Amino acid sequence: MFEKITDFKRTDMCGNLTKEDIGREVTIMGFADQVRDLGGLIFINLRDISGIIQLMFDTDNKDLCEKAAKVRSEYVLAARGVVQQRSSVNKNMKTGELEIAVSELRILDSAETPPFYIVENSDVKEELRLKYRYLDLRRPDMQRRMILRSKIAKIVRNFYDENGFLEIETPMLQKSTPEGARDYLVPSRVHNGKFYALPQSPQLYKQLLMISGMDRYYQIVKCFRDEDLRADRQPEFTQIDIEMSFVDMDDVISVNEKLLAKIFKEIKGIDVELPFLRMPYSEAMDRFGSDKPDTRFGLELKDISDDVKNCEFKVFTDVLANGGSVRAINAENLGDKLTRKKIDALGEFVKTYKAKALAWIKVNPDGIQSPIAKFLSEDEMNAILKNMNAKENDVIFIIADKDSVAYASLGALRLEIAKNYDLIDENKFNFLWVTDFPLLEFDEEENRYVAMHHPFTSPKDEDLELLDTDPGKVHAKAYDIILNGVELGGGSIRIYNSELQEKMFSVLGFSKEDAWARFGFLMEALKYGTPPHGGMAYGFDRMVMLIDGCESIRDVIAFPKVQNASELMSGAPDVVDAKQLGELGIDITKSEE
RNA sequence: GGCCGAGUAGUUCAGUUGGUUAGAAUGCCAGCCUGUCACGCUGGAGGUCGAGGGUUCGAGCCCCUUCUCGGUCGCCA
Repeated sequence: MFEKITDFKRTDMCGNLTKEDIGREVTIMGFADQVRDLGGLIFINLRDISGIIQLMFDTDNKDLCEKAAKVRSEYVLAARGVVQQRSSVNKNMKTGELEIAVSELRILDSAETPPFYIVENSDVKEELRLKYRYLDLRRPDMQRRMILRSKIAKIVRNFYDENGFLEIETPMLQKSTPEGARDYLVPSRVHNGKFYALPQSPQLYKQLLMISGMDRYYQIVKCFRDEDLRADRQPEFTQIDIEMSFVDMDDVISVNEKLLAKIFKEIKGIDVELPFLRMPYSEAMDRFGSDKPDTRFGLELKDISDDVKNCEFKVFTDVLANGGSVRAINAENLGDKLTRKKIDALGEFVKTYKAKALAWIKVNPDGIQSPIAKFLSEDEMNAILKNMNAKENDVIFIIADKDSVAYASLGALRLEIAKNYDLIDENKFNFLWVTDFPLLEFDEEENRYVAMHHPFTSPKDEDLELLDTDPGKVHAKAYDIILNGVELGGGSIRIYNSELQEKMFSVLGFSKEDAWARFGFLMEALKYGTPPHGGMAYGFDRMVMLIDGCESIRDVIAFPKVQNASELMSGAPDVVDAKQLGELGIDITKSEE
C-alpha cells in the first residue's frame, strides 16, 4: 500500500507547530507514532525528527475515517488539514494544545510491525537495536544525539574557520606506517602484492601541510585502527584533527581550550574556567595511578614505601628490594560499608591488573583490623595511618608491586570504589591537561624503546642531550586533554628538523636505511624549510559521548560496530567472490587451508 | 588470546529442590467504542526456553561443547 507524494508539499514540521499556527492549513509528513481509534473518532500521533503532532479524524468524512483506521505503527503518512486548539490539552507534549483536523490523508507507505518499540529510552537489547539500526535511529533520543553531534561539529568548524584554520582533506589510501596500532590494509589491484593502509590518523600529511605553508589545518576525519573494541573504542572512529605552524605548546593549548569552552557554553550553557589545570605526567601517576586521572573525587594514591621499608613483611621488603614500591589509598569513611566480602571482591578486582594481592587496614571503633598487622610494629602501623591520614571508619588499601602494576591496580581500584560508593559528582566537568610525558617507554617484548606518543613528537629542549645518554629520562612536548578521567584528545609539538628526526628513529632502533624506507618522504620534506609546528587530535565520538552523558561511544555513532568488529545490520565483514580476489592477485584456496 | 556477565512469546522479564499443558506485562490480530493521548472493554493468536550433546523415569533448571551480545585485561605510536 503506497500513495504518491505528487502535488503534496510539506509546509511544516510536526514539532514546530505553535499556537500562532491555529487556523492555518498545513501539510505535514512523518511516521505514525501511535494510533488511537475510538470508533468513529480517530487520533494519530504523527512523528518526524522535530517532534510529534496529533492528527484528528472526525466521523463527518467516512472515507477518510476508514482510511485512517487502516493506519498502523510506523506507516509513513502525509496529512493536510487545519491546525486547531485541542478540546483537551496534553501537558506532557510540546504540541499538546494543538491538533490537525485532517481533511486529506495519504498513506505514502505501509510498514511491518517493528521488532521493538520506537520510543525514547528503549530498554531493548543492543544486539537487536543494532540489527535494525535504522529503526533504532528513529527513536527520539537517538535522533537527539545525531542532532547534538551535528551541532558540535558545526561549532568546531566555525571555530577553527574563524581562527584561520583551513579544512583540508588527506588521503584515505595511504602508506602503512608500522609503528603504532595495527593497520587496516587494502590490497592494490594495479600493484599486485602491495597494500594501502587506511589512516590511523592523518599525522604525516598534516605535518607535510605545515611544510607546505598552509599555516593552520583542521579536519573532522575518519580514522581506523585494527585493535580490539571497548565501550569507548571503535575500529572506525572520528577525529577532530588540527595542526598549527610557528607555535609552541602554550599556543596549541590556548586555542584549543577556547574551543572546548565554546562548545560547553553553546551546548550545555556551562562556563568552564580558563585556563584549564595542568598536571605533569609523573604527578598524575603518583597521585592518581593514571595518565588520565578523574579528578572529580579524592582517594589519591600515596607512597608508603618508607613507612614499611624495615618491616617484617617479606612481601613488602622483597618488592622494595626489586625496585618496586608500596602504595596505598584511603577509602575514607567507608569502613561500615566495606564488609569482608566486599574487600575480598576488590582483592579479586585488582588481580585483573596483575596485582598479586590487596592488603588492607580497617580502622574500626574498637581498633585496627588488618591481615598484615602481625607483620608490622606499632610504630610502622602508626606511620602508615599517619601518612594516609586515617581516621575511624577508614579503610586503607595497599598494593606492593613494581610501579606500573601498583599504579594500574590502585588507579583502577580508586575508580571502582568511587563508582560503587557514589563518590563522583556527575554534574562536574573537570578538564585537565596532562603534560611532560616521557618521550619513550621501554618495550620488554621488542627489547627496545618505543615512542609513547609517536615518533614525530619533539623532545623537550632541556632534555635533548639525554637522548644519547639516557633516553628513558627524556620528556616530550606532548599533552593530553582529559575530561572526567576520559582521554578526550592529545597532541604534541613535532620534530621540525630532519637530523633530529633521524636521530629519533635511531633511538627507536631503526637502521638509517629502514627509517628512510619507511619515512623517507617525511625526512626529505623536513629538509626544505619546516616551520616549528604542532597540533592535536580529539576523539570526536568520545567528546559527543561525554557531552551527552551516555555510557558508550556506540550511542553517538549512527552505524557502529560490535565487539568483534562486525556490523550486525549489514553483516560486514563478509566473504567476497573469487573474481574480486583474482583481480587482486589473491588466491582464496590458500587461505582456506 | 584470557577472565566475568547475559541469552525463556515480537519486546521486557518471572520461572521455587529437576516434576502435569512454561507464565506476566506490553506489542500483535479481531470485534465494540465520538475527545483520546500508556485510550478503554471483550476475545484470540503467539514458545526450537540461543544451538548441539550428556546425566535422569523426567531438564528452561544439573554437566560438557558451541554460538551470539555486553564489560574488561592484553592490545590501542
